[in-house]
Amino acid sequence: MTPASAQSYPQELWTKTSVVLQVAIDTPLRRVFDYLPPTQSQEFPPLGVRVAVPFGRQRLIGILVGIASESAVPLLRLKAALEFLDERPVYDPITFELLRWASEYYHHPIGEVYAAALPVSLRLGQAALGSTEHWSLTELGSEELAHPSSRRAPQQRALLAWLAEHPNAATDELSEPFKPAQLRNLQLRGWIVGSITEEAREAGALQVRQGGLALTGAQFQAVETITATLSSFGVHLLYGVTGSGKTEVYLRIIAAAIEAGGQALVLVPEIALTPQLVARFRQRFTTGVAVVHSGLTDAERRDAWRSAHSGQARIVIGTRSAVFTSLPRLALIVVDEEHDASYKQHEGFRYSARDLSVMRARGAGVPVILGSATPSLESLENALSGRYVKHLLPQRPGGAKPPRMSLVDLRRHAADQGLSTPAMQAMDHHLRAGGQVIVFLNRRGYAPGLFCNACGWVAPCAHCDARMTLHRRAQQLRCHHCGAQEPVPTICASCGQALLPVGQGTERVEETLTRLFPQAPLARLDRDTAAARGSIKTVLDRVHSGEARILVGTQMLTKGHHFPEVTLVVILDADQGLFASDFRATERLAQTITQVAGRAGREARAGEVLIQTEFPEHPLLNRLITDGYESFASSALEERREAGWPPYSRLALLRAEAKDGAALDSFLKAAAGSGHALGEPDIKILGPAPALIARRADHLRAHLLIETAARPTLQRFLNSWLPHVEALRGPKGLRWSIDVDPLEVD
DNA sequence: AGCACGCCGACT
DNA sequence: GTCGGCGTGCTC
Repeated sequence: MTPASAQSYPQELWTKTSVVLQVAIDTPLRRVFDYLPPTQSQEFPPLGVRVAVPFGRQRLIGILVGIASESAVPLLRLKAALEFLDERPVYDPITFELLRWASEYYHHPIGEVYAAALPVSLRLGQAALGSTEHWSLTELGSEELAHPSSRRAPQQRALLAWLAEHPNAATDELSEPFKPAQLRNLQLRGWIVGSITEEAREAGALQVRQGGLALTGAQFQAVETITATLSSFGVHLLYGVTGSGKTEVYLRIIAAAIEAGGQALVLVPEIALTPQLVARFRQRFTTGVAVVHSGLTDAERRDAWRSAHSGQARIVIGTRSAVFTSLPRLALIVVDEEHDASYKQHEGFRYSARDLSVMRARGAGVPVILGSATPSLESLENALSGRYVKHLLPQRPGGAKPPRMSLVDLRRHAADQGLSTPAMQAMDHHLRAGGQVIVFLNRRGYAPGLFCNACGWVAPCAHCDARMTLHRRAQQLRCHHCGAQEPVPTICASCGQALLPVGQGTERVEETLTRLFPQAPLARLDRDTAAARGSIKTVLDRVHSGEARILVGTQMLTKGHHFPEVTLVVILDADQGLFASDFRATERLAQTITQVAGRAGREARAGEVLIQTEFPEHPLLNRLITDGYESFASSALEERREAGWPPYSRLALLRAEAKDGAALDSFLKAAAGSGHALGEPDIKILGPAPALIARRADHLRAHLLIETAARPTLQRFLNSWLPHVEALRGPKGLRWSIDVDPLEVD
């Protein structure tokens, strides 16, 4: 430092002990940034407050995550922060710590992680606590009321009169017909003034209605056991078959947990698909339930966040990202359908909301309940090893019987458009008996391929290594991988002959079933029919009312719906999951089959489930249908152990994509090389291997798989390896990401 | 990610 | 002669 440059800085910098603010900024850069305190600040707020800082040429809002006495950056190069936006942190202390941990565990930039936990308006600087404005008349206002300056605007005068009668009324206390905008009007004229008070940080009211249902023995046992351990950390795997009453167990334990002023967090896979669960919560807890999901506007999201943060909301029900909601009085976490893949975020910050729930509960010293009729193999293994406590709910209340499952050998039976004769006969039988039928096929569209019979040409996606799916109603070919759409060609692009749709999608199954069962009204539920707003509800209403007799759909059907009159479930194609390359494919198939099967016969009538397959001798499939999910799971766990897959190993996946295949390959080879160079004996680096769909949206995709036995080894390796990967400076246009605990190894 | 700076093509 | 294309470089 030259004396000249020192001269240009305030003298205090050289004499005072320096204070350096460490700020997490919403950028993909994997570090925090150091700032000097705002020039006018006297005292330092606690960690977790928002702070406005200059960043390059921008003014950004970051999170204060540390205070240090020195910086690796020369003090002279540090800028001063502009101002603190909060007096109190915008995260509860446990979540603040959880986010730091998550950014390290998932190796995601810390600023983006802290940003992910806040509604957008708070990221942009809006007040963290809601505020209410109270209004009173000015002298000018009283004057105006006594001697109106105009005969016009009687409404304004009426409002002035009302405010004179209700001194210090709050904006939201306004009675009809007055509108908040009118207050602004009076304020502009100088007739009234407002004073702002912050919302109190108090526990909101709680009103609990008694549950009407008597508990089964198993439900009672689970409620008692978990309630006895409230206020200490523990993971409880609530393993209950579909219809065994898991929700009632949640409701009772939540009531007990929040009785003394606590808050409960309830995670669900998709709110749009589970209106019944939300309705039951609102029915039982008549106040203080906040619901957070992707359909909310940011203003609604902010309001829900505020009511949680202030303690007003006593129960927060939400999807994945709700795991970060600030809940200062957290007393219990529930993760419903814990096996569901939607708890893992697949873009950007790739966290598992289920796993973070366990970490959050541990930090908060409260129990977490993981509920499922088909628990993940990870959770089952944790229960086996004693890390989780397993609670079984084996029976359906009211004595409903589990459905009978059987396989239909597609090689032995003729099929009409994918529907075998036995399945057709069973449908006819059940429909005649007055039952409803679910037909499940995890493939939307009309047909997954458009073929030329003469030369074998298949309509390909121009941008992916994939076939186009025919959507007949929309008269389009669509690529389900990149979203490309084109008109349907009438003749083969290669030889000019006619083209033929091959294979089944839900749209085609709908057509076939309408032809085969013309007297049975049909409803279809998949992403295509659900796209229009409100249409999910319309479809579900048609089924619940009994108007629709056949319900065709994709995995949207598997999530949490109760169709009491369904007596038959037909699974058209079980084979997609049997020989897929992904090691989790059979687990997902078993969960899907069990979940769909659970839709049948939930009330008085026993259900029947038919599973069509070309491989009726497949051992895992047979294990599942003869002995049930848990038996399947123990076989599947044994296979995982032998193959060294999770939960008996830990994985991370380095994915990369680029337009230039050679650049992609050399980047991943270099990354693998620098990994090997670290000389970790317990780390296996597999690849580079092309992704299952090696080209998607004109980008070539490939990955490295990192495998090791223990979590700490994996973390240690990633910590030393990723800086090298980052330093590789891949060619322009190359994007890479790290996925810790990937759900799909592809 | 933004947002600058920075050198080469078609327009008022 | 400028407006603007996106290549590359930096952010405490």
